Amino acid sequence: MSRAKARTALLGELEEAMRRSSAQGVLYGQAVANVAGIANSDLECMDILYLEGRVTAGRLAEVTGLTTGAITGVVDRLEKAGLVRRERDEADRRKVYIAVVPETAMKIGELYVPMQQAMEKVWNAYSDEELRLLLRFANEGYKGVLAATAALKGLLDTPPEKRPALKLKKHPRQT
Amino acid sequence: MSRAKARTALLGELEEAMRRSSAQGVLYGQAVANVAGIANSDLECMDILYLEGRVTAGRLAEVTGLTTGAITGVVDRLEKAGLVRRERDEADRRKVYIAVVPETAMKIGELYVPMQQAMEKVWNAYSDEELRLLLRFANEGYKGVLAATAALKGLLDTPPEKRPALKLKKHPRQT
DNA sequence: CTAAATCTCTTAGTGGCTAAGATATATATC
DNA sequence: GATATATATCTTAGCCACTAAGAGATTTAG
Repeated sequence: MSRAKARTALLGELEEAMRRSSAQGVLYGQAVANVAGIANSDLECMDILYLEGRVTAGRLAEVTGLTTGAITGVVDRLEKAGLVRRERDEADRRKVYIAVVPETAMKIGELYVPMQQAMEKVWNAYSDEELRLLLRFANEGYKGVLAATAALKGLLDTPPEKRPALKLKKHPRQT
Repeated sequence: MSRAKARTALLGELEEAMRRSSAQGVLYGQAVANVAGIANSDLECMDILYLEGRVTAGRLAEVTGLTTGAITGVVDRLEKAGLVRRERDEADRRKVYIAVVPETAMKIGELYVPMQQAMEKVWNAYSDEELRLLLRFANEGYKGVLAATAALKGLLDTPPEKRPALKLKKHPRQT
């Protein structure tokens, strides 16, 4: 096999491996939401709140891609479950900040322990230098996905004949 | 900073970076489903069919975590859209195999072009050896998430006081 | 041959989502 | 300052995918 072909094969494997693990990650999230007894979007919002801290309802809508109406429902359920609190902004009284209630939100956090432990186990096998490579890749990958999302929306306005062609991979058929 | 602390910080960064990119990946998927005009689960099933080839309705339910009733609806919609075909197994006539229709499914595949291009661009900056490291990590990560999903379900039966404690990370607060 | 198991589909009911608009507050223009 | 427009959240009506339960069809076990 030529060097170029070897690399193509490597890239193919990599793509499939990342798709698989990413898909399984989604399933883990679904399991967490299921165990926690809240809807999937609710959990996603908790995640955003965990990452960004205190955010407005509007920003939750923006980040999740849901309508503001849907967010009202999400926050209603989370508030009733005692996981978050609504806090009106005194400076701009139209705004509502959503803040997690750490004591109760902690229980959600516990559900990520199995995941953290599994990842820790994986990471332990790597040197600092290798981890830095993974970090670099994760950051660049994030930017790439972000750009792809924007490009996808642009694709809607591009006439089909001008779109870059897709090379379909053959499927492994199971008998 | 001690070497141990530096590694802890590195792991924290890595976790956050992977969460971010994974979350953005989910959003990309939503955008694809949106542009394609099909439901999110429908797209997820197309993805599974792409990876596994021809699978039974039951396995789709198993892999997606949906009920078989829901899968009936998914396949109904996909079939009406001409993306898949139902094929009864002649050996075991209870089974229904779902097979993609390549000619039409190709149109869905096109929506992944922006993502593939973005990833290609990222990957181009890495040597074969580095890509092998990423591949190894992706595969180990997949196994880890798989194990974590199983462990999470086991957590349901574990009394709370026996569960491993969670170290909550402080949130960055935005004013 | 009968009973239990397996696989998919059907039905009724539930719940989160969107779209459109209402409400409240803030900002710009005259 | 009064009016108009913009912004941020909430409300409502209707839709559609999902679950739960069970029916129908086929296979396997005893």
